[in-house]
Amino acid sequence: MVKARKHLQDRDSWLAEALELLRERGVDHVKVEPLAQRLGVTKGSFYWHFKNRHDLLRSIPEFWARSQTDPVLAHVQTTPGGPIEKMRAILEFLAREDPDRYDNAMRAWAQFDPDVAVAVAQIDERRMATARALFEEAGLNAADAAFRARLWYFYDVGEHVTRDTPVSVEERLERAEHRLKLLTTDLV
Amino acid sequence: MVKARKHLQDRDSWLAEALELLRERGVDHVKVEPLAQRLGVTKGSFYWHFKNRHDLLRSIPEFWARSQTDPVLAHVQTTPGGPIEKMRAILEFLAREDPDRYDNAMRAWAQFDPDVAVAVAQIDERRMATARALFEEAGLNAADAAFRARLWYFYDVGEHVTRDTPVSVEERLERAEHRLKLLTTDLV
DNA sequence: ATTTGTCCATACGGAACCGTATGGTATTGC
DNA sequence: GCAATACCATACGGTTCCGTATGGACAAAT
Repeated sequence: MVKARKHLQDRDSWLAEALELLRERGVDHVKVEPLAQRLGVTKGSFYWHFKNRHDLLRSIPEFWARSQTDPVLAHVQTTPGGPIEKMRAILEFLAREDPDRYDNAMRAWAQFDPDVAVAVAQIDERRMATARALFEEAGLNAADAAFRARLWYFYDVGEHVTRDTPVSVEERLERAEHRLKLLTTDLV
Repeated sequence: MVKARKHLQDRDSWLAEALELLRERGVDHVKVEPLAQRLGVTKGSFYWHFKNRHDLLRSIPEFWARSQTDPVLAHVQTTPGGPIEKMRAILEFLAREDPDRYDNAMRAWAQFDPDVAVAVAQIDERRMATARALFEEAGLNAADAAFRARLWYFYDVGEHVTRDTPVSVEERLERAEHRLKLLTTDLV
């Protein structure tokens, strides 16, 4: 038995709460004492698990990628069918799940922290590479596939960052289908 | 004569410097005392021109729209030629001037401030409306034009926010032309 | 030459954090 | 049971910033 004690926070508990606070209010509000209060403990706990505040912040990007993006890309791998069907599957997945919950906050942070910018850029690259591969699989050459993938992915980013995403799942799916059509009508 | 005195900051001086600091480090670093130091004065000056820090922050979005977006949209109005030519003119203008210098910072801020989110959304709407009108002018119906405009505008946003914009003007122009082709080949 | 208004410097109290030091309590290994 | 360890509370000094109070310098008006 391990959880008989009262609080028992581990590193990931702090990181999860930090990510949540990051999403709600931005990096500069991810502070030790308020964070401890939200977790119902004092800073004494924090400085046991982390060297200092900087140590916490530097650990967030890895935690974000591990807990948010990895599962999505894994899901794409297991989807059956051709490239178009896979794209549709991705769009439908995104339309329903909204796993980009913390993306905006991470991008906002990345604007002012080069290390975070690198981490986010790597995630962008991984996601865009997936789209690129699908367009190539659909018959486009490397350059065309790359550009089409950019158009594909940036739409997602733009829609999220402008907060112009419809709330209803139906309309999200409709838009997804529309986008798919526009970007693939001339393919296969 | 008016400028014989030493410092003489007005409201816009503070706002311009605040916008600059916002771009460099984010809202939470737009603080009264550091700002005063950058301007070479003390807070005594600040609290003469502004009620408090909140007063400053609430004034930034209007200043941003007034000094950054208004000139661009005005430029578009005066461009001659058909819709396609106008689109090309816009893209070339954006590729050379980069007037979206503060956009990322404003979007980052908008994530955590509803008032700012509204202000940015209004700017987005104004810009997207311009694109929409051009697509309609090129023969699309309202719904199709709206969607094509979204695709058009979100690409810009996505490219900026992912910081995936090429540094050389040549490549920016090349990508602009590519995008224009892909979004207008079936028109007029 | 005063007066008036504009603009800024200085000094202060208070709040919110950071990081450290130190001690307490519960759990685990022996 | 007892010591070692893991985890947390409390208390403290130091820093940075906010907002206010007050007075001084300079320009324009009279």
